Amino acid sequence: MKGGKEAERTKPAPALRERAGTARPRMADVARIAGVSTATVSRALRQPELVSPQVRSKIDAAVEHLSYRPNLMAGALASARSKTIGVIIPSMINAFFSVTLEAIEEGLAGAGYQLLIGNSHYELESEERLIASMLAWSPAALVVTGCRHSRGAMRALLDTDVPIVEMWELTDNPIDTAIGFSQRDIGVAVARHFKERGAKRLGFVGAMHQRDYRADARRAGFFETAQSIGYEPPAEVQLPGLPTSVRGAKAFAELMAEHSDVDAVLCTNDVVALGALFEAQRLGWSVPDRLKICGVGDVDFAAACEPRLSTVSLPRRAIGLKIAEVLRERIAGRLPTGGVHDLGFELVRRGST
Amino acid sequence: MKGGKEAERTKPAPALRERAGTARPRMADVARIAGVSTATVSRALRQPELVSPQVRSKIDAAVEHLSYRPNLMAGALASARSKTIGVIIPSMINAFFSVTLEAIEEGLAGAGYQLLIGNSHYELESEERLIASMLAWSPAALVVTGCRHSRGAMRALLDTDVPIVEMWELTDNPIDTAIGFSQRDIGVAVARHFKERGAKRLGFVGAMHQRDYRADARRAGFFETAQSIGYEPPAEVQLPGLPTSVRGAKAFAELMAEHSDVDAVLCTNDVVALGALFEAQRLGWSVPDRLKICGVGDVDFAAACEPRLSTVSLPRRAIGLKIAEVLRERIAGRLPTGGVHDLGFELVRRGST
DNA sequence: CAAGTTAATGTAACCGCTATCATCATCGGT
DNA sequence: ACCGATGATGATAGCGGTTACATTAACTTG
Repeated sequence: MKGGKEAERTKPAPALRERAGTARPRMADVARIAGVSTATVSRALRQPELVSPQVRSKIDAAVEHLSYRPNLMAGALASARSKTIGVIIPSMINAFFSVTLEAIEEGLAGAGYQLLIGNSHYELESEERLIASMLAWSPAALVVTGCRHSRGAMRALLDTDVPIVEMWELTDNPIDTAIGFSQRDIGVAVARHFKERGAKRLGFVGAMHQRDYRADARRAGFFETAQSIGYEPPAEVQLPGLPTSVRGAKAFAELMAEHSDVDAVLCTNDVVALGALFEAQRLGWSVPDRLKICGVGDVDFAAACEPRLSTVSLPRRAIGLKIAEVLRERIAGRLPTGGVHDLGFELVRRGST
Repeated sequence: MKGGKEAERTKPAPALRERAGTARPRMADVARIAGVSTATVSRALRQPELVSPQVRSKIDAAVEHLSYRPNLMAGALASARSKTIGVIIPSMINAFFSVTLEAIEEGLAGAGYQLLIGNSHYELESEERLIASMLAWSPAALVVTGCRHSRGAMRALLDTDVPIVEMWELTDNPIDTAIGFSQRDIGVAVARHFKERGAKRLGFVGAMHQRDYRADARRAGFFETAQSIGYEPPAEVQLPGLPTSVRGAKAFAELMAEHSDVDAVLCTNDVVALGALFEAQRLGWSVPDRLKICGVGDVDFAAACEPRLSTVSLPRRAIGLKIAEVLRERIAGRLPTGGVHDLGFELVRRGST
């Protein structure tokens, strides 16, 4: 309340406008003007087919006239369900999840749903907290990333009757619905691809070994398959912290310094692979002749770089669209039970291998 | 209700668990167990200092015992304010906004706020719709991208007493608080930088001319400054659709095909610049000797590529942190009025210029 | 020690909408 | 003409908190 030079502000401080503005119209106002009860207005808004056309149009007119917007919190409280979709992702920066998020939004925002977004930072405890606070909003559905959860999180997810979707991974035992692809099989596919291309010695650049267990599943698939098809265990470097191109370049340089016989490297994702590609260029390893590099993700620049980056295309967008589809069905009451949807992935063979 | 093979599902369909589970505890339950009134419980939870230590600990114990979680919707309805921050961004995929989002989240999620996120797809009408639906949640604050809004959006923003933050841009006339930097000055700075480096003829690769008016402001600064310091108007290509590396490469190739005298190109962002860089490599234009390339954004790979990309570092994270800071003050009731915060940008001179 | 504060708690009226149940025409069938 | 359906609408009790106001106890202060 330092008052004083308010005048220049475009928008007066709350206190000043308190008495000025007319309050937001309530449903009761609409009802009064339309000459019906609030119950009818409520019906007209959510299940128009239950209201006669004449009454409906009177109500529409009143809504229009007052520019009435329902108070969502009141509705949510009364119906014990909010027009909200909770989504928990492990990182907001990772372009993978952003695309999925955007697709979910596209598929659901049109239906009037709001996305409530939480960032777990790849931490299970953090996820547990987020799940708890999101469930406190009684969302229409909750989408979590991955199928691995803390005990508390698991309990909360099983205990609620909010539809749950686990994404970006598969499991034999979904809480409700799982939509994703096999992370492990990616590693398998790349190992075989390297074999096909005649690589003699494999390498791997990973990141966040301990925290991103999905990336770890890819690694496991790669290592196991490598051995089963006759390679010795791949040479490996792990990035400290989040995967970035700069770190990728550095880690790649270390890997090659220690294991100069490596002639095919799988990078945990395309950003890291890009760093490796540039570093290879600087160090004079010719790609793909002397050295093959493969990424994961098929992000935009993978098709633009030189040589073009071989990578694994993930169904980032398809996951989001499928989630929206399933959720629409689920919320509408059809499709009472969940299931597992494997959306697959695709190895994209380009110039770098 | 197709019933039948439910047995294998981990989580029974809603209908089945209806009568089973005990209902979630309500505040009244906590009050009863602690032997106080709900008013006291409410106080203990939101303003603990108003409750005596003894009572407080009894309440804490009851909360713990029941593992009570307040129903946020009820609280929001009663107090006409929800622990929610609405954020509207023009694109979820753009890494710039993701970083800002993450910073906002870091700064506020700890305080128990949930982020409600909307994607305007660079459309003002879409933004207007989102503003309306977000305000229906009575968020604790609303963050929008940019200072340009449709008439309806403007009215809604001025009309509400929810604190508003406009980000990623500056204005003389903020609705409430603006936190960002001058987009126009970026174009100015790069034009001067090219001059400094001895460029003779400038080029520009843009995108979404019509929709992304912030990018357009950068362009305007670049063009005007170019002319005022003695260049002829820069040669220009506009990408069709969203800026990607692939399109950037293509557009760059076109630009150079038509204007082979160009020796310094500003790309609307780093992703596009990366595409251009690769294309230059393919076409045999040596960077930076024959051709200089500058991006905008300073995304991770800009420091990793070869040559390293000169670019403009934007305060992506700082914007988010500042927003969180201002909002915390604002919501706490201190700092009743808004203001404009210029967080600046930095021209990062690297190998590509 | 009476009167005025201050601190701690209780009472109860909302917040604005949803959903259940009751009401009341209207209508086809017999 | 009577009766049970059927359809449209109204009355109203919550949903689960918050908060203004009332109440009571403890504490100053002259």
